[in-house]
Amino acid sequence: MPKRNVNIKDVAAKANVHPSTVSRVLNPETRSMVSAVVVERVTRIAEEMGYSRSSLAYGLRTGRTHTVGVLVPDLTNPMFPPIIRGIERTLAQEGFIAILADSENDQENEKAIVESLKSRNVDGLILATALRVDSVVDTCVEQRIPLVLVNRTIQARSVTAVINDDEHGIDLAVSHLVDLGHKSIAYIGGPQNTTTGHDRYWAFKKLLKAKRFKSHSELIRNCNAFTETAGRRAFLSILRTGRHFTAVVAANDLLALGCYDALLEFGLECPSEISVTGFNDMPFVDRLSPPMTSIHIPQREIGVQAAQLLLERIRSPESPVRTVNLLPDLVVRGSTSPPVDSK
Amino acid sequence: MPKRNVNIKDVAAKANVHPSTVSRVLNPETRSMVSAVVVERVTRIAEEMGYSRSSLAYGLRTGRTHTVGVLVPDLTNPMFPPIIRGIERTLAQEGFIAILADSENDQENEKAIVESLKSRNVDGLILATALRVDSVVDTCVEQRIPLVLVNRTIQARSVTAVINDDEHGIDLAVSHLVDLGHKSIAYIGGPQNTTTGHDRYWAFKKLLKAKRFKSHSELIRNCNAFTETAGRRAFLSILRTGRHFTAVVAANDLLALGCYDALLEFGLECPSEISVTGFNDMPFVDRLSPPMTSIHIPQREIGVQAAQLLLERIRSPESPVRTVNLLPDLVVRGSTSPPVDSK
DNA sequence: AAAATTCATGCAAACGTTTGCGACAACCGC
DNA sequence: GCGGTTGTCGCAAACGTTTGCATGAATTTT
Repeated sequence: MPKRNVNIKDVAAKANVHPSTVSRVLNPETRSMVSAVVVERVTRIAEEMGYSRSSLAYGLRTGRTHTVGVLVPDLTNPMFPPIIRGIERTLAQEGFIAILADSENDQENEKAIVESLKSRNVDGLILATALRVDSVVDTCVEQRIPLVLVNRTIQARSVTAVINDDEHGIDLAVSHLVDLGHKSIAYIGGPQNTTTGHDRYWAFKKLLKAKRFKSHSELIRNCNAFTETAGRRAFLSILRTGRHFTAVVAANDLLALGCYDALLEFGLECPSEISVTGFNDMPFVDRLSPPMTSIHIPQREIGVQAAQLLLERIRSPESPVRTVNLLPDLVVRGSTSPPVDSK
Repeated sequence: MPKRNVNIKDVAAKANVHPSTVSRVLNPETRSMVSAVVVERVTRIAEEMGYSRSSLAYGLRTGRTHTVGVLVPDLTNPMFPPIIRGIERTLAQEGFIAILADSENDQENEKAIVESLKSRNVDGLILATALRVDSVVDTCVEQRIPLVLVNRTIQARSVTAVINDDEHGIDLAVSHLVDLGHKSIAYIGGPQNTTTGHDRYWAFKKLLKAKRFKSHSELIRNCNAFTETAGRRAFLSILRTGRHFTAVVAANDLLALGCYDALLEFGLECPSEISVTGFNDMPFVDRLSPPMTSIHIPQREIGVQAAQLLLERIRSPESPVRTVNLLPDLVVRGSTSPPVDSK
């Protein structure tokens, strides 16, 4: 008993009208074209019969699917779920739905996924995977697919994006450490092919210069991934140089976690011997040992804004390109303290 | 320049064949019906023209969308992302894609989402939101929508599900504590309208009896949500009774986290004064203070199996209902230790 | 009161596929 | 050399919508 779904013709037949009339009634935009009495009858009957429009037929006919693709580089990074929630809720309010995919930080995966999404006629894309120069992004703009980047953007800034003010974030971290009295600060950065990795790195360098700190290249490392293991390895290599320092700024919480690991291996204590700051203030960093001082970003808000901007671009594709820069703030916890005045 | 996508007719025209022939060539199932030379020509031309089949038209015609809905109760719970990854990867290998939604533990949300998914003609559903008696699940089976439950199942066990052996998990936790020498163990349970909450609770009670422990109801609380705040509140109420105990088994890591909070407020130390065990071994619990002893479940594997079972059910809807019971194991960390022999 | 406008609805094409059926040839066994 | 099988392909309907156009009635304008 496959019980075929009731379609627009069934409703039309029962209401003694033409299918096109039913279509018009059910679409708020065109409802005014039909008389009040018919509107009432049709809506009632449609309701009674439990009619629900086939989104496939609708999509085929109109080219709009009310579906957007969302691509993140690493779903297991706790910073993303709140963003995704914000996206989903905002989209849902407008009758849109999200197809979520996780590229697992793999470019090939990413390409395949975007192709798959395109072939499903998504109305737009939200990418959290952008590189500073990104061929996937380029082909998307070429094909005029509504696009919004989150968290990271591209070097050219030629695509609508909602990101954090990275320079300000790093400033908050460094200033906090300086205020505590730290004189020598190390840095663990992210991949330089991402704007987050790149901008935070240069912000750090710029700040050291502005504050007339000695910036020693032995105390600065950029990783090729925003992961715990990469952070651990990089920080170990700094520790092994033997050069003196009392604090480290990490470009992201996972890297900072890697620093925790390295400190443990070196038998150094945080924060009494080395202070550590993270970035993103992802869920659960307040529960780590020690609770992590980090740069808080408004995760859910990022998602909400991204969804709104995407909807805007879908509705008016010629809307201006915008980069929304959200202000992060500092959350001081247990991983930072004044330096010991050794040496 | 909207640059209409190339369709099957364009390819057919260029290859001097009928559209239906192109369709047959492009479908591996029917390819054998057409001569080798034509197959070669058509595939080549389709490739050249960059043809990609419209999944909307395909879906409309065949009723299959190669899309499944995945619904989780709380995406920010770190136990889910690995499961979702497993699902997505497995589905992708078969050309399927997942629409992910987060009900945020809200039944109304859940109903709306499932309706939305159905109206998009998903081929099947993976639900991590099942209650012991669940009307959403019921209507899905009624409408013969291929369905797989994960993590939790329904009381009747009448739906294919991949879950953990909860009884065994609780046994591991309790036995571990008993082996350490604990004589009086408290329990913080989950909602009794979920199988995880229910089964773990009864497993605990049963174990106490089997081990001839005094089971005092003052030391047992079931929360109405698997959240940190619920766990904290429940454990506080146990602590306030003043009754003596040296360890607590929590039905889930988030509840255990709540226990951490409560202990902090009571100025009690974990594990030296009270040992705590969690359940699920979600990411990052190894980094908490103290690192949490928990019951590890094979998260990614759960996702993989769920996806495989769903594909099986989609392909042969009459395949037998199965409940896959995965064996968890104990991971001992810093939140458990022998009891102090006070009193 | 005739002409022009507005209003409500029907008609049919189109979106891009898949697939049962039929046609036609080439081949086979007898 | 003929009936029957097999192999290859075209034909056209169907999936469920939306929408430009046509139509005829009702209403307004002149």
